[in-house]
Amino acid sequence: MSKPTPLSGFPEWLPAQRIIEQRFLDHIRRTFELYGFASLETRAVEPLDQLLRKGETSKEVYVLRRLQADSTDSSDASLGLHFDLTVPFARFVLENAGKLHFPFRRYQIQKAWRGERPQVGRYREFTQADIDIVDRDTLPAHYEAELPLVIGDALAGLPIPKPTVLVNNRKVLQGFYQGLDLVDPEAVMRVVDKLDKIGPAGVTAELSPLGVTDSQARLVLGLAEISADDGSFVDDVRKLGVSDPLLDEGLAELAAVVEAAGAHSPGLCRAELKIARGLDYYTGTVYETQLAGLERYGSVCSGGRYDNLASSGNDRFPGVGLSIGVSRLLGVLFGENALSASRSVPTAVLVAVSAEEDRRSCDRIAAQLRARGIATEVSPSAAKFGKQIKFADRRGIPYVWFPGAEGAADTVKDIRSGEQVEASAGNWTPPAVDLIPVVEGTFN
RNA sequence: GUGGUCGUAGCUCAGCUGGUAGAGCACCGGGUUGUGGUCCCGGGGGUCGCGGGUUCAAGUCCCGUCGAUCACCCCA
Repeated sequence: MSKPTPLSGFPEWLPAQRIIEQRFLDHIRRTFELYGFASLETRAVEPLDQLLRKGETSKEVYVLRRLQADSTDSSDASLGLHFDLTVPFARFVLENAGKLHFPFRRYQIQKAWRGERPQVGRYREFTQADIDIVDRDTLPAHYEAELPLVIGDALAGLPIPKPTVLVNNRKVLQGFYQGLDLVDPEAVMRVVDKLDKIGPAGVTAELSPLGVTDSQARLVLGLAEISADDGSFVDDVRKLGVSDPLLDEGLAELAAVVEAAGAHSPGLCRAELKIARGLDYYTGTVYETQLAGLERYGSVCSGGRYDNLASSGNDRFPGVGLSIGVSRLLGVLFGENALSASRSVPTAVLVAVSAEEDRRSCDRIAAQLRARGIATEVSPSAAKFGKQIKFADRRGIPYVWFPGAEGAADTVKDIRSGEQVEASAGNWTPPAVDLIPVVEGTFN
């Protein structure tokens, strides 16, 4: 077999990176549960019609096909890998509505797949950590303020640059554009969203083919440039002189989210009237999250409110959700060399073996340490002690345990300081910081 | 899907107008006869992405292909 080449877009982390990822996931999970979200895991595949129900994402979906399937066999042809966790969740809610209690809040940490060309922080297979709250018939607006606070807590505990949740409301854009009599509001949103990349002149140029006049474009840009971390943006929008009932509704909702967030967690959220994105099933509040200094890598956590995603017949389950792009977050920070783990293995102690005949007693020492929660492995061979220490050093294992010879006391050596002291496996404990690998970022 | 760039050791790369495949780091061994990291010496490792073509001769030139990467599209 020739040497396998990496598959772009399907990231696989090394052990030290995986330790960091697991630490991130543990923290995120714990935060979600502190807020009362129940865990859910859905299958990897959904019927294609479910996945394509909303929006233009069709070309991104990976379709499932059996290798042996012939042209007449279409049994799996209608299955695709999910490209986010919201659509499967909406389907799950409809399917199990009778067994769930509403409002229902759940978190879901799983892989998702998108058939796009990969770039830094963009993958074809990636992990998302998603929270959603759905209710029956109507969803109180305060949930739209709560979710970014949960995310704020989840991210605040991680060694990453300061996150800012940028918030907008589709109704603001939709209403404003309606008030301006623009024919294709969706297309205008997509152009406006590129403001940072192509600048005001670029936006104006791209709006022109959409039938937007220069004076309309000025107002569109005027709206897009509004940004505030409190409710003051409402007046700025009013000054542009566009009126529409939907716009009023959106402004009120957006102001409520920003004010609530500001009261609980100052500086976390900012109304940013240029952001429009997220998938196109969003109907109200939309979120994007940037890391200070790393804005160019895009959003590491996005979401929004959707009123029509989970509905069938007379049943309606409006929801609001936010997804942390765990793979993107890690990929970007790894790329910046901004994260480190103090070791590449969980092991805190390596028990040195002086001779193979002693291995059994070394195993007993290890068992005693493990019984007290200290991750321990026994040296692979009775090599020279220098080699055994090197084995530990390579992996970042902080302690090497030397069984005492012929009745002498055991000793344990901190190989970073070189300090070696007598110890008993029945009661020795490393300092808390050495118990599990330390994950650090250059940003904290 | 469209366009640009790039494929040489595990990693970073050198290899001139074609002439027998190299360095640093990493890894292994020894100096160091059972307590590492420094230093010195030695060693293993490559169908030069793959296939074809031109040539006496191709890592080098040409064509194709695959892969990677960046941008667009879109998005976590």
